[in-house]
Amino acid sequence: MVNKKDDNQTEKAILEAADKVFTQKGFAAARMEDISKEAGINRALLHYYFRSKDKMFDLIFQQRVTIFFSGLGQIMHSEKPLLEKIQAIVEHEITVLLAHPYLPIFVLQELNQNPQRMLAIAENAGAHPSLLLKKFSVEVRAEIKAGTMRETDPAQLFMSIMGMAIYPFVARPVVKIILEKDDAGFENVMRQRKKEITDFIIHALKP
Amino acid sequence: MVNKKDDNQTEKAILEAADKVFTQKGFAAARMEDISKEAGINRALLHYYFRSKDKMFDLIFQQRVTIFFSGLGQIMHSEKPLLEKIQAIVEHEITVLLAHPYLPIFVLQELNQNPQRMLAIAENAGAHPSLLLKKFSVEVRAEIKAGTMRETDPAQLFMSIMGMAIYPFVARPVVKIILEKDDAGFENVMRQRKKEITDFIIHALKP
DNA sequence: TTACAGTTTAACAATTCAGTTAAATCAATT
DNA sequence: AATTGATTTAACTGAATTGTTAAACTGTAA
Repeated sequence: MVNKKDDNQTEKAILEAADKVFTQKGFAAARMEDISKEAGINRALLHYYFRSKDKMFDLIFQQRVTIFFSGLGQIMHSEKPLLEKIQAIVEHEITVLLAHPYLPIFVLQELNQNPQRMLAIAENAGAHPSLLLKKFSVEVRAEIKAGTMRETDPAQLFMSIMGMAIYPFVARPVVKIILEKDDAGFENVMRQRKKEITDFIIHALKP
Repeated sequence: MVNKKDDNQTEKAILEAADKVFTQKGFAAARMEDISKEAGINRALLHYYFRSKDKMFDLIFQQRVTIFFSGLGQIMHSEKPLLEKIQAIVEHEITVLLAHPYLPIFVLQELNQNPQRMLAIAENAGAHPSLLLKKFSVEVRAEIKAGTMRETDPAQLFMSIMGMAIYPFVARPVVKIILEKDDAGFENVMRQRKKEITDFIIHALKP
């Protein structure tokens, strides 16, 4: 049953390669040849493991979306106080995106071309995405009523948090040029950004 | 010289169609057939007007990037007081993106795949994009020194402004699902968002 | 040694797509 | 009526790409 490269090592290599190529180029521009080269094998073996380009893509895309959203869901449903929760969200997003720089542009581009995919994945995940916001909204309104937070629309706040954290990665090439940074410099700025965003939000929400 | 459809009407129709198709699908997934159908003509005429897909794309892309960045540049270099300038930026971005919803994801996706395009376009525009930030930084630091603004890194602030304004459009399908809105609802939320973001920033920057 | 799953090679079929071309048609101008 | 430029039709070429297949090879396990 087992071969020289033990067990599912090849499968793993293929998945990693597919991930890299799909994520960088998007579905339409990705070539099976690119993936096989990246994995260090030949095209025939690609189809031996995964029947078609579409099947491979579905696998990868599902995984990527999960990375992009699942951690967020856990934090959002946790029992931390609101400001700590916001801080956790920001740190989580930036940490994930430092490790997966092309993730958001890939996921969002493919979702834009095929929005109903989002619903399919959401159902698959068991919970409707709007629940994410429900609990958050309750908590925000509680703080406002308690006078510990300035009057703010929870949905707008949520978009602001996500935008501040995620957008620089989506606009990475533009940011690098405007800030005159290389990759290392960009990543430094993003690490500082964790604290920067949190402070920014805390001050913005002060009553 | 002139034909039934007077003058350059067809050329305009083609450019509009190309814009729509390229912007929605991206270069790799766009088909010349799609563009010709969208323009209400046939493929042969497409090549009669614009020699190749690449040439058409370059034209469109240049135009789109210009829409995306040029207005911003004007505002950034204007002589408004800083807070008014920030407000103008937010309102400008959201207004433009309400009219061109797919613009940012398209531009950013293509830039990610081909970052050196950014430099070419920047040179073509005559000014280095980092100049955008230079004047802004000076103004921010002046306010901080004058005690009218909380200590903040100008680059980080700039990214926050852009992120809050642009990101919801990039993540549009996700936002629509989380907020449970249709297109009209989404656009309403974005119109409200102009004021929301400005208020948010003003409070965040209070000393 | 044999058997077997993983892997390579190389060739192939089918499809899609960009781009070209020649001929016919159409509508406005002269 | 004749000319001219825009447009369509339809067929074609050539290249790229996905997917398939048969045969050979390789290393491990029984």
